[in-house]
This record gives sequence, C-alpha cells and structure tokens, in this order.
Amino acid sequence: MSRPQQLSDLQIAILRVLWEREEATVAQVQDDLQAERGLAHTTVATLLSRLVKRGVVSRRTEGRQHVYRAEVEERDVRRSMVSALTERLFAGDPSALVHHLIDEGAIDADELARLRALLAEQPAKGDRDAD
Amino acid sequence: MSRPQQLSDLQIAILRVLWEREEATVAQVQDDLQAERGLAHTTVATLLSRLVKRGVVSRRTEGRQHVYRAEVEERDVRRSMVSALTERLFAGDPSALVHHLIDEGAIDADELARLRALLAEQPAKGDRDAD
DNA sequence: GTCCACCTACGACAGTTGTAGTACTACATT
DNA sequence: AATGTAGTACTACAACTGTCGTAGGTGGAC
Repeated sequence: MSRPQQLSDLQIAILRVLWEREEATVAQVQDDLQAERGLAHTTVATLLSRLVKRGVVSRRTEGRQHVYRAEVEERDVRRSMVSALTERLFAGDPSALVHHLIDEGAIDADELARLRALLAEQPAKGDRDAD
Repeated sequence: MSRPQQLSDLQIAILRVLWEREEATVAQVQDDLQAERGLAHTTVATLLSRLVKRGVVSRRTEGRQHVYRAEVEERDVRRSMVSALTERLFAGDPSALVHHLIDEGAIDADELARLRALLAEQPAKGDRDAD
C-alpha cells in the first residue's frame, strides 16, 4: 500500500494542506491555497477527486460535503520523491546529493554547524536496515 | 540564461547521454539508452526535437544527420531540480533535506564518515553568494 | 412551498509527455 | 539509372495535468 510515486507540484500543495489539517473540505483546501494559487472551487474539487481515484487521498461524506484526508504520509512522499530524484540526477547516490547541496552553498554556516552536530551524533547507522 | 526548469525522467536520461558524449546523433543516443529503455529511433528523434524546441538542447547539421548537444549544464539542472524539490517538500530548507536523508538511513556509515570530513573542511561558506 | 446558495459530478479543453508509424529526402551501391 | 538505406519531419494518439464551466441535487431561509 501507499506507493506514492511521483506527484506534481500542485498535488503536493494539496497534500500539504491535508497533512496540516488532518482532514479538509474542498473549500478549506481552496482557502488554504488561495494565497499561492487562486484556484476555482471546482478546480480544487477536480484535483481532489483525481487524487482519490488514484488512492493518494480518501474521502468521507459528511452531510452534503466531502471531507478529504491524505492516505499517504508526508514522510513516504518525501522518501519516494527524493529517491527518484537521487536516482535520476545523482546515479542513486544520496551522499552525492548532499555533496551537491554543500557545494552549491545552499546551506549556510548555521545550518552547516547543525548538520555537523547531527552527523556527529549519528552512529554507524549503516546496518540499520529496519524500515 | 539556461533556466532548465523541470525535466522529466526520460528527458534527463537523454541529457545524460549528451553530457557524457558532449555531442551525439539520434542513433548514438538511442544506442546508449537501449539498455534502460528500448526506444524506437523515431521516438528518440522526437524527444530530441522537442528538447531543441525548448532550448534545452541545440543541434548542428552534419551531412544528412543532426548532431545534438546539451545547452544546459548538468550542474544547473541539478541545482534547479533539487531546489524545486526542496521548495516543494522541505519548505525550501535544504538542510531539512539532508536531515531527511540521514534520518532515512539512506546514507551508509562510510558515506557518513566522508560527509563528516567534507563538512569539517567546509568553512563558513555562508557568505559565498557569488553565483 | 419557493427559491437561493452551496456542493458535487461530469465534461471539456489545451498543453505536455511517451511512443511510434509514415512519408519524404538524399546518399550510396550495383 | 534504380533501389535500398539511413535519417529527418510530421502526424497521431493515449495519459495525465491544470483549469473551469455547467448541470443537478439538497438543505435552509422566507
């Protein structure tokens, strides 16, 4: 179950609302996305339906309204999308991705320090296979 | 210039061939992709044309053949795609992405050690803004 | 009891992608 | 010269995506 595969920008934006709210109606999703994207109510409804059809989102009917809920976890989506990207662009080597980020200067000094700390406390996790 | 935007899996696969070979004909690209994807010659030609049309790839005519060349650098594509992903999934925080990778255990002990070393030798690159 | 306001369902349409066939051209070989 | 071959151009088509509009149903306000 939950093989999130690849999701578009908009689809993720919608999921983000659902993740935050736990459950949401079309109107709530539309509202939350109003700032970044002014989508018509029906557009949001359509998107949600399509997401339901592919099992990424589920819904329950409450009165004459549908209440939607994400069926995939943010963590899983992150995992699958990051790993797809890593596959495509970094020959599947996640540390090459990290390398890239550092090289690009995408991570500022503060964050670098935090990462150093994180790495320091990270023991040999290599054999942690349990997933 | 070169605003690589988002590229699909296949498009990147093609670019990868061009990056490696510097220049390539349709036949060469098809050949190199033969293993991972058995695409018809015309399919590859179509893909390349579309890439040319959007400026990602250029071509030069040599005899009755076209010789294609990538017009975007791998590094730029990586940058824009990674940053788009970071935006979407990690609220634009690259270190959250690194955090995720480490959390997932995607990076094994060896690589972790290498990253520690990398981080250690990485000075305050925070003010390196030149891009 | 009527009518409005709110929702959903469905259809539509344009643009992109993956995939490939067909048509056309031009070089090379006999 | 005739023909085969290799290569490109163009067309096509199905899926998916982003975007809505319209139609239809239902509950609430007068």
